[in-house]
Amino acid sequence: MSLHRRRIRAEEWSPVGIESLEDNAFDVVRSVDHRSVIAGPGAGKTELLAQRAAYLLQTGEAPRPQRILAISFKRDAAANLASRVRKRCHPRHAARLDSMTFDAFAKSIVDRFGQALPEAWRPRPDYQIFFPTEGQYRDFLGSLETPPTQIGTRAQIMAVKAKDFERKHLFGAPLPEVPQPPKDAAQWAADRYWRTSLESTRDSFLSFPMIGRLAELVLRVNHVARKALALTYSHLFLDEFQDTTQIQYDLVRTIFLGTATIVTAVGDNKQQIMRWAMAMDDPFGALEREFGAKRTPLLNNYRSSPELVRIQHVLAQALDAQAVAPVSKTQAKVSGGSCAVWDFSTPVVEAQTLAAFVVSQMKEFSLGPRDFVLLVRQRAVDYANVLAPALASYGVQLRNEAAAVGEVTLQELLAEDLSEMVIGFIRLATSIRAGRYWSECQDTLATLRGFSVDDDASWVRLSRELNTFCTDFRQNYPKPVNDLSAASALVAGVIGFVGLNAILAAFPAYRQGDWLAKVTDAIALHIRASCAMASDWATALDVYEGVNALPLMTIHKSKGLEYHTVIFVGLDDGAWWSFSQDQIEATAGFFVAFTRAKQRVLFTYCPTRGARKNIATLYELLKLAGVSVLRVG
DNA sequence: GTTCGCGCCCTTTTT
DNA sequence: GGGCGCGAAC
Repeated sequence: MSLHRRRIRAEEWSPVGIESLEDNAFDVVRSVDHRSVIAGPGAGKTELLAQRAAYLLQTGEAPRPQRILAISFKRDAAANLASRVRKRCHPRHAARLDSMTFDAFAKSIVDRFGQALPEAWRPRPDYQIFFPTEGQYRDFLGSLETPPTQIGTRAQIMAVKAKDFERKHLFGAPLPEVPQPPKDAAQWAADRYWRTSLESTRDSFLSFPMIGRLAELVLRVNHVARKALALTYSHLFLDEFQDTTQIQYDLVRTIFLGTATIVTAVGDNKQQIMRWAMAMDDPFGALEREFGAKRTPLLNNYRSSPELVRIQHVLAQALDAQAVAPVSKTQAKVSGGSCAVWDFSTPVVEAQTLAAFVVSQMKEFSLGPRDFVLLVRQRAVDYANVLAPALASYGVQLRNEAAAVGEVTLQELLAEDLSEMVIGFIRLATSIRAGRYWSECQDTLATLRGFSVDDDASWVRLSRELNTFCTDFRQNYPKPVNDLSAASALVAGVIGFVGLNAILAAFPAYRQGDWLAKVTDAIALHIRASCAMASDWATALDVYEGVNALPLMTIHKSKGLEYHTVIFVGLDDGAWWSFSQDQIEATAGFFVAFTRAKQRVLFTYCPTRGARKNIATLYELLKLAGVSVLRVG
């Protein structure tokens, strides 16, 4: 189907760019009521939303000038949905989808309407963003003076746990229009926290949970703004809905409950692994009760082989007795068992065996290192220290996604716009056939400097500038750099060429605090480290981006990703110490890890890291599914 | 200097 | 649950 600009009749519309949708998915795509879509791993949740957007935009079900608002948690998820819709729709249609994160949405509300907040809640217009840690909450509580005697004592304040302070006292309920006199010591402390943040003599400092609460309040009191938003958006998509916090849910409810906006929430209650970070207990239940959303399950699994889907269902039933068995839509491609537990005597033997296994599998099935993932429960660096040397001895580079690069993690660094831009310009300057990078860099520059497609003179000038940049770069850095100061100078050179002000204007995050400095330093550090492992620029940049490295990460970081083979290292009581504290959430983590795999899942166990007594139920589930435990080394 | 006991941290996104 | 840092006690 071509990217129509003209309207298609609803009954003539068919899915764009994919063969078919399962019946329930097609039903959701065309639905005219609120839906809560419970969809297991690999069911195509993002694709469903992309198809629904295409349907609504192309058939005029979401008529101009109305728009679709799609809210995700992570930036990459928001960007991913937007790009899928752009691929499937005419640009005029795709432009009517606003795909953003919850935090970006809340911030946009505070930035537009925040000055209309009741005076007691009004932040300064130039407020700064900050990211509070538990330690900072503790420090704040410790720094408070003694509360008035009729309210409480200092000892009562010191007894408040940082997590409870955040969860219950600061953000537990929507803000009252008029601040209420505190009734106990914890409430008094929370009130002081809000006052300090809003009224500090120089700047306001707001965290995203604060921004979420303020956004809800301003729309609750400002009927005109609220109505305008509800009228703007004929449809609302909520992605990864199982992770919704009360703050986010309250904001959505205040704006959209009782309006004509149709809500489609998509997620998987069996993958709820963020409850400890303020996710609601049962957001789907709330949506169904309050909005009257109709529950619609998706039943296909487009990711995993039939054998893995069968085992997944055994795990799923432990999390949700009502879970319906999904149908695998892919085929098994590996020989031997799809799943096993491998027992080892020591972590060193384990590392050697895994390295040899990965290398032999890459050969047998023509796979690359990125088709595998090493998953751990926590403290990835401890595992990396043992695994990296073993893999290196087989010529495989390990890439610890959580590794610190200066003050950011590798994963954060590679997702940063600035990092992507710097690497793009180096690739342009140092590639022999640079065609692809040429147009990418040209587009980046044109967007940053804000000139239009038909401004020919500017484009000509820009091409000349780019040429000069490349010539200079090749002269200054003919080979990968070999010290940190050269790497720093190189990064500064690229930023200078692009224009610092243009970067600051385009990416507001770099205007806040010292984030720009941290990212800039990290880029230089990582360029330096990558160059040390390469003799030419192309290889150095591949090392930088880790294109030929085997990823190692925690379960949490792996959510939403998929791999041919998942190797979970450390199925033991040590790594799963929190298992007995919240069995459901821990089992959900186990489920997330398992369901990343398309073809094979291996678990490893080593007695030096702990017993398997507390997590016996996990082993029983595997046994129930027919997975065997093998003594390997 | 060393040893002991206590408290803290593990799993995270977001402009 | 286990490892680590920190301060007190020896």
